[in-house]
Amino acid sequence: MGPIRSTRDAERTRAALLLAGRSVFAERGYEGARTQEIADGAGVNKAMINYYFGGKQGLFSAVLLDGLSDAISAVAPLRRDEDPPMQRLSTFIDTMASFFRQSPDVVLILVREQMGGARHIESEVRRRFFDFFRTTREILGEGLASGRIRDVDAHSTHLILVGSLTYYLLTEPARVTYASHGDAPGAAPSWETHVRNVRELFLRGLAAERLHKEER
Amino acid sequence: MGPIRSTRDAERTRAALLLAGRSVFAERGYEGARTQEIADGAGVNKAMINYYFGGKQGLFSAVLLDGLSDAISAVAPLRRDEDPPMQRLSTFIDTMASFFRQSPDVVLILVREQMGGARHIESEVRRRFFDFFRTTREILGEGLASGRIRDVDAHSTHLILVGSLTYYLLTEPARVTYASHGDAPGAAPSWETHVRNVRELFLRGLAAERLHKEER
DNA sequence: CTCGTAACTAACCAACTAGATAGTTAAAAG
DNA sequence: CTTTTAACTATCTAGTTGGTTAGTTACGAG
Repeated sequence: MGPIRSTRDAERTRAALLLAGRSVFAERGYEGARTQEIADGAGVNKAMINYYFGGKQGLFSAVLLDGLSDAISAVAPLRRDEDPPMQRLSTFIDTMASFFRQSPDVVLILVREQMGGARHIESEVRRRFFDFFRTTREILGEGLASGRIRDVDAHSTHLILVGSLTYYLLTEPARVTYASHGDAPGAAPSWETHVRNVRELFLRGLAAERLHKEER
Repeated sequence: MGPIRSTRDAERTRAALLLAGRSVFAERGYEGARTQEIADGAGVNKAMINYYFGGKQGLFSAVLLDGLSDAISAVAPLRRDEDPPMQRLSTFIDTMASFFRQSPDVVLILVREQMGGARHIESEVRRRFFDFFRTTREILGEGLASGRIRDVDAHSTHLILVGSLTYYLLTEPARVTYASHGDAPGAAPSWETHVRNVRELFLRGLAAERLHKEER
């Protein structure tokens, strides 16, 4: 397995800072994040942030780029599917859900970025982002053509889908706080329950009304 | 019309600070907001924040309470309503939507706070916040009892509803940026279109399946 | 072995920020 | 007019933060 803890390892230090930074930036936001807290979280001297990333801003950009590469590879396999629309929709939701669950901190950072006008998101990343939406639009278009999905605004529907999943994650830190203070409004649903609920709402809510009971 | 600018006016100063605070907190977050910027925005001396609100934290709570009071008073009459569940649900969505559109900054502040564990939100604000969820749960419970709404997880469904509306608002700054860069993925739907889409998805997606076509 | 350098540390600092405070003034009360 | 006080300002301060820097140590090349 090699040495568990060597005294010096540039790559390990870099990775530790990226990981700690992802967590702290997601929780506190850029301004709220303290470089000392990130360094402590990484088990590294604060000066290493400057040494490797040129400062707080540089680390933030690096965290964002690093986190987004996961997202991009997660979305890649989505568009080759040729299942019927409802099946594709279901698969799409599950794929998104699994990425969201896998990298919640990246989602939180992206939410903050979008609230701030997405100033630090570069165009390549942006392009990939739009692929999410294009997939939704494609599925909905197919479903409309084949009479399985009713006529809805694709952009709006996409926002509902992503928003439903995102909102669960962004409220999670608050739920933890509420629970620890004992004034929670009831137990929260699990992620799996939530995703199932989202999927069910979409499948039922988007289905075209049957004119007769002609479907086989 | 009275004097447009009197030299001293406690109420006007308070209101100006609340308004400026709402805007700056929404844009920068609690940590990112500078009391000096808020004071400047209100055209008032920085010390007035301490004088009237006891400090940054006090102003923040006041901004939140002020912003939520509109929402609460708007939602309050919904609970004695005796319309059928589906009608109540529809009204609830419209009421939330109109508050969201009217006070988007309050929504953004709440999103930021929840991502950070709601550490700046005091219990009074928290209590009021839960009223939203209680209303959803009440409507769904009624609907289930009367057989009009299928059995769904109330908490999860509430998150979907609020998340759908919230996500539209929090992505708005990003859409502005995308549009100005010319690489938008198509025109965004209007708020009204989005709300109509949300309402329709919920009404269809939550409806209990009719066992026969016995409904009158 | 020894030397150069990348990796790392501890201490420091300039800049900034929320809040305090002492003093000033408008305006209401009598 | 005088008094009182709420409303307001200019200035200061204690504490924090991101970043710098001089110095130290591990490590690989030759």
